[in-house]
Amino acid sequence: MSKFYITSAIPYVNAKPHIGHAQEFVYADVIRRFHKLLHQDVLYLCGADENALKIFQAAEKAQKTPQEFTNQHNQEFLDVAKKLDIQFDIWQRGSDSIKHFPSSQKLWELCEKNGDIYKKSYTGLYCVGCEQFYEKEELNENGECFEHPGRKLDEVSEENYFFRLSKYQDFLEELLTKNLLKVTPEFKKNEALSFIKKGLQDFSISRSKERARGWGIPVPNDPNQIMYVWFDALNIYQTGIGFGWDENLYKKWNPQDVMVIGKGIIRFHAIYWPAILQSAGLALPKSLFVHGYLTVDGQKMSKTLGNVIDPIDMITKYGTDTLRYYLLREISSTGDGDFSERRLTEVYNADLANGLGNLVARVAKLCEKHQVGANSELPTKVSFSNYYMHLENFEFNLALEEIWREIKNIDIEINKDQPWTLEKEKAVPVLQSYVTKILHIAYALQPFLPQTAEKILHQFSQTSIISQIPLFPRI
RNA sequence: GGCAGGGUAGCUCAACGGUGGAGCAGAGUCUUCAUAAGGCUACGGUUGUGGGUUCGAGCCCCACCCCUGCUACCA
Repeated sequence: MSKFYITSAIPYVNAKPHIGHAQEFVYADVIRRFHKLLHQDVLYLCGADENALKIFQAAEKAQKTPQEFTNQHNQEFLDVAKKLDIQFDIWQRGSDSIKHFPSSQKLWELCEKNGDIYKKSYTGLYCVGCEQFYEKEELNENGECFEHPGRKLDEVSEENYFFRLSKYQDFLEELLTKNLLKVTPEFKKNEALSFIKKGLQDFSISRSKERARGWGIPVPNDPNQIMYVWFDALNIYQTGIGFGWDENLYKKWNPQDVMVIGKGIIRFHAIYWPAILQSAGLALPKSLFVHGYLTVDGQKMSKTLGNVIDPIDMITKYGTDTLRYYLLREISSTGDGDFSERRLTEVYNADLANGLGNLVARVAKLCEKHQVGANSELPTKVSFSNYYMHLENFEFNLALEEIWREIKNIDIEINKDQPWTLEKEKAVPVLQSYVTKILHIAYALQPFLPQTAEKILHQFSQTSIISQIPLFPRI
């Protein structure tokens, strides 16, 4: 049995998850379930990025200890996932000092041993009020930060560790050009490539302990420095599968077969991460699936606009599979999409209530009348021709489109056959052919709408099929 | 500014250089097994603008106008 290791981007856990997180989790979950359907040994890892200074500050603001603060938000992410029917096989937290700290330190040491980590002085404009560095572009016309206008920024020099990314210029270019790391969609690969071609510079990977307030993973053999995001957050992908604490487990799952990420963090996943792994002499991820962002009713989601969608609200109102269906069917997986509740109800009524739900109800009722039951084994393969291809290409909407074409075809067939006018002997074989087709639909739906698929598979595999309460009542 | 993606029906999107299609919404009609559901039919477009290449352009070339993203050591 081949293994399949999938990850989705490690979120910051400084706020409740929104609909965009839900979208990413759903994508990863569909991939996970699809590969289970292919009888692969699948592992899906996600986790929490908890060591950033922002987390520390947000906790302070909320008058909580960082641990209390992150515990709460971790739980919120896990709750949303559960309600979306998403199963993380592993949820790896960055604050896990038992596993994650040594794991990240090991990664660091491997790169250091390879000569790719060095100390350099970093000079920047530092705002004492914000306790952080700013780039010139981030400042107002007077060269002051927006939080503290009127206060001059200090030019501060600090010794930090750097990672020798420049050394991997050619390596990375080849990695992407030859699709050794396959990026979907293609134009995102080109974006990363054009970035590489402009020339890669080394990047900073540590902060002074003082500036990081001692919050984070200590740099090996230098207690005055704390790791800065990259060797910490990205390495969660490795910690969770045993890196640094269970080599056999690590060998089993590494490398990542698919990384699911949003378009904002390509550079880190297509460039930084492969370079770090290559430096450490570790196996590289095989593919990167980049999805777009969601707007809400055509507008950017933002706290100030107050249009942030809480997935829990949507699930409470419309159900898990409805939200999953909307995200998977209505939004092209690689482009930006729009979340609109009005549109969601339209799609719900058209596709789920009138389409799938009604078909299941009408066939079930006809079967009940003639005491028809399942006459064949449950499907073990999907019978739609392009289904596998679409899923391999992360074209979830196209795979679903194919299934819904079949739903429409069966409706047409029923209207033509008029089974309600037939004598029992003639009706039974006709109805049984519908049952078989519906079972195939349900089987193919498993990665997308697990609850619904399960209900249908159960209902239509009985020796005597009877009508049930509607799967999706009209709204 | 540079690079990339996009601008096609009311909405979401398709269309190897060869008569611009589908789904949803709205309209009419047939049917009753089903969740006032289903089928069928018609309606619906000067393909962002202006040029050019071509027998033929949504597609290729030029110019321009919009929208989105990237342009690093801030996630």
